[in-house]
Amino acid sequence: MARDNVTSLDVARMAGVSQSAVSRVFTPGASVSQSMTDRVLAAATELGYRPNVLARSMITGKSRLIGLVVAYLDNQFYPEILEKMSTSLQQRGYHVLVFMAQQTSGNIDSVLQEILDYQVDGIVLASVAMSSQLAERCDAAGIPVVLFNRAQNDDSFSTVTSDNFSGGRALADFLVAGGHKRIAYIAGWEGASTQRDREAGFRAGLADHGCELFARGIGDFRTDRAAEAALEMFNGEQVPDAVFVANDHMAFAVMDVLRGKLGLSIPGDVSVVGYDDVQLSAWPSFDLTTVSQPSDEMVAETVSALMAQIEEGETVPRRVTIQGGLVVRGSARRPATGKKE
Amino acid sequence: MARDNVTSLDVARMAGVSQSAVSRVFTPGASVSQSMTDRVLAAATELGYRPNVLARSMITGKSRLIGLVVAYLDNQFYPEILEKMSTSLQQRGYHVLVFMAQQTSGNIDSVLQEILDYQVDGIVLASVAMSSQLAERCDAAGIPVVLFNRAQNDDSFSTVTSDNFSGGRALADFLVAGGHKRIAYIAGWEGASTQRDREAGFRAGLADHGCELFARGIGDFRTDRAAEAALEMFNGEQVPDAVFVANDHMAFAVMDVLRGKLGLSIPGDVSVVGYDDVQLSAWPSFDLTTVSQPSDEMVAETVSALMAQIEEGETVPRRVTIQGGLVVRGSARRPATGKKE
DNA sequence: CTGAAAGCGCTTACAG
DNA sequence: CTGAAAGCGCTTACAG
Repeated sequence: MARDNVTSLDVARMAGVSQSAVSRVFTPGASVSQSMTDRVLAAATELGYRPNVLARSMITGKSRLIGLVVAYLDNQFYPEILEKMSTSLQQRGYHVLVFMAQQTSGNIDSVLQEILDYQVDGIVLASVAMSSQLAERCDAAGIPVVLFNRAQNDDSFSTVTSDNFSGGRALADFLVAGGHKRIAYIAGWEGASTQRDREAGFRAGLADHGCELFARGIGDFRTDRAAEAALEMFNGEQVPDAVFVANDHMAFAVMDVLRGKLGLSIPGDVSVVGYDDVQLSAWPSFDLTTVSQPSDEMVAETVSALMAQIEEGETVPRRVTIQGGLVVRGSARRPATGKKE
Repeated sequence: MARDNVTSLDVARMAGVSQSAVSRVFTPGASVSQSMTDRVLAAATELGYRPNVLARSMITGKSRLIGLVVAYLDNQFYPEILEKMSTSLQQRGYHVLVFMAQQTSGNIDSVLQEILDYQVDGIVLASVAMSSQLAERCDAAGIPVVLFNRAQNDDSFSTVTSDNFSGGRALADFLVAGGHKRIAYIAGWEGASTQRDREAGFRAGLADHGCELFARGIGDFRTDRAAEAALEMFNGEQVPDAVFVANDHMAFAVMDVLRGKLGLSIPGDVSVVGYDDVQLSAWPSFDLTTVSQPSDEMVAETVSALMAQIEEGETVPRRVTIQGGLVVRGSARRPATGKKE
């Protein structure tokens, strides 16, 4: 409980040098003699001195802080993203200020304002949207923003997504090839571009084969809603023989309802496919056929876009689209021939 | 790309008042007249001014930043903790700097040093240990540290855990009452106090009934290791009829191996119980009998301990132990009588 | 209630 | 290479 922070002045006094000299020793690339370095470092170690990053930020105008806004943390995809993003940023000498957004709610703005108050060098919005008013503020303040896994009309920001449209289409191809006749869809939150693109691709794929959606429910990217939607969808006489659930997270809940509550066998009675390829999907309990979102690449592109804007002053927003791939597992009946694995 | 941050001086000039007046308007509780407030606020809004939190921190010595070190993000328990902790702290006007620790690795120290460099007001270590050297530094700097879900010999820090010993014992009682004869244990990382306490409680519970551990494997809190351990454990002639896996996260992997690879039925052939009661445990696919760690309470106590030390200058470390409860589901054979639910 | 001034702990031209 | 000095954007006694 000392609270007496050791400052560069303390070190300077102990080493018998100027305060500026101490500062230089801790500034990579500054010109200091070896003997100066030795003396200062000795004193610094003795006193346990470390530069105050906040003070440094004040003068350099760089906080090396990145604001990360994330929602849906119960969806395994996001903790994974958070971990990778944070690790990658740490390696580059940046640190992450995390903020939780209420899922699909609009008050991201107050949270973003708080982030800006901390003078962050950049912002990543993971599956979260931003008002145009705040967008302007960020722009005015010169704070780069990268949208992760979400596209937005506003083209003043960089965006990193996977190719959700072609992913949806691949799933349609696969289900049709598998001989399914009554193909349903359970949507995510309709405000999300990922939801819209996946659905559009899926419908386009069905149309290619002269098919149409047999039924449609809304899951809002929430497991409880998805479960309800599935229950309702399988209530009538004519039920689907395949369901594409807009992400894996909801697909697990749907599988549980179909097997647990309705006693259906997967893929015997009904095929289920998802989107994301989170870790759980590979587990035997779910063994879910899905489309991967390559998280490593997506994170790498996000960090790269951010760094380009922060450190190289790049101003043209990047729009990165990563190709995912169909991951065939056991939750959906496969095409008869050796097609697709 | 303006980069011209609006400062209090800009606002002062525009409003025709002193810079200190502007500062007071943005300092809750400072004495300013209504007319002054109005004038300043008008100018501030016009210019889009917001106080620079970093500059404020420099002078107040309070950053309102909390460093949170977390590992095991693939274990559903931790994203949940992160979300709750961050939300609770946000509500109190604090913000969270997250750092990923490599699981069960020792280099937490460099990460912690970086946290300290940001002049955080406090630190939460979630299931992560700290060297005594760094502990001293924190102490010297007067930075409160709270250990979450991990006890440590060092009693200079506050600790929040659930009662792992009695949880382990409850599980032993339950399995013995269920008539199991060959009861095994798959351990977590042996360096963790939670692992040790759960095992000690479990063994004590078995001993109470004159039983002993039939077999023991090590999962290190990792699903891959746990799966291997289970495979090995069920390799011989005589196999367990019940397994306590040290946390739910590993238990899922064990269940998958037992059902998927070994074709065993749960709980028909073997009972499985876990620890934590994460969300997945309640899902029909796993339906896992387990002991709950009440995360809401644990987070609340952690934040409360932190706040007491930061804001009230409390110096005596708190040791909080929360009672969990046995959650009986379908993954383990139940006692014959109506005992325990 | 208000303003002038000092100072938080640094970095960075500017001289020497 | 080194030191003295200014200044980053604030808050907070100190006078008035």
